[in-house]
Amino acid sequence: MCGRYALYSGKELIEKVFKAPFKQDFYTPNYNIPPGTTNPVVLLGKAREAGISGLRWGLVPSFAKDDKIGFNMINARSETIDEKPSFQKPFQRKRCLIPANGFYEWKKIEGTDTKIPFFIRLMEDEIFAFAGLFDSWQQPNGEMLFTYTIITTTANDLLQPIHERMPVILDSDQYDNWLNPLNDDYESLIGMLKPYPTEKMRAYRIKPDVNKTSNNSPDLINPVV
DNA sequence: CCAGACGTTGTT
DNA sequence: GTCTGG
DNA sequence: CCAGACGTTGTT
DNA sequence: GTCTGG
Repeated sequence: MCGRYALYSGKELIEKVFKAPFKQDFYTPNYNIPPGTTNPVVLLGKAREAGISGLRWGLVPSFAKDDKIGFNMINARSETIDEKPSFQKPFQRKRCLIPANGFYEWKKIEGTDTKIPFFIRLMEDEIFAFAGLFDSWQQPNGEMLFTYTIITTTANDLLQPIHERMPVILDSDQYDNWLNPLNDDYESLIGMLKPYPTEKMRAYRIKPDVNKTSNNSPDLINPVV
């Protein structure tokens, strides 16, 4: 799955890679992004121009009674994404990209409570995008709350020893088709939700400092020697 | 028809 | 909103 | 994901 | 144990 990630590229690089401007000036590099926080997400605006906005991680469906449901909606299974009531509509019209430099997974040691954290990134530390969905929900005060979820798939050979599931990573030539809300070729959209190639990724063990979300520094992604 | 759920992961 | 279960 | 809290009334 | 907050 994916329950923690990092985004630390410079603002200018993010805007360049995703061909989209930040809509608000809220960005700071973050090595420890947990669910429930507001982070940069790329989506198409009404004028069909892509922009980067701050959305809260943990999808709250438009029909939800309260926003607590978001704590359980940090990931969406690609296998059932066009069936689940909470994800079906967003999959059809509210797809988004979540910029990232890497993500964290915890490997459970069998028969113990021990969990060892790993950092997973692309081979040359390139910035990339998770495939995601977003939705909006009307808060009691009348304001709209925008939230997102990260789509997961089966682990590739690199991740398998660490964890059963991994987030879907898209290549840049897929961005436009994924974001376009008018794209209703759902078969080909679902076809994009595959494990990223093992040979393009790296995974290594890190210190448990990442466990605490108040820890946030480049040291978090240093390999354990 | 109305009521109630709507989710994932991991663990058992 | 939409689907499933009763 | 992990860490940390988990409660009410009334009074200051 | 379970939920909330980060």
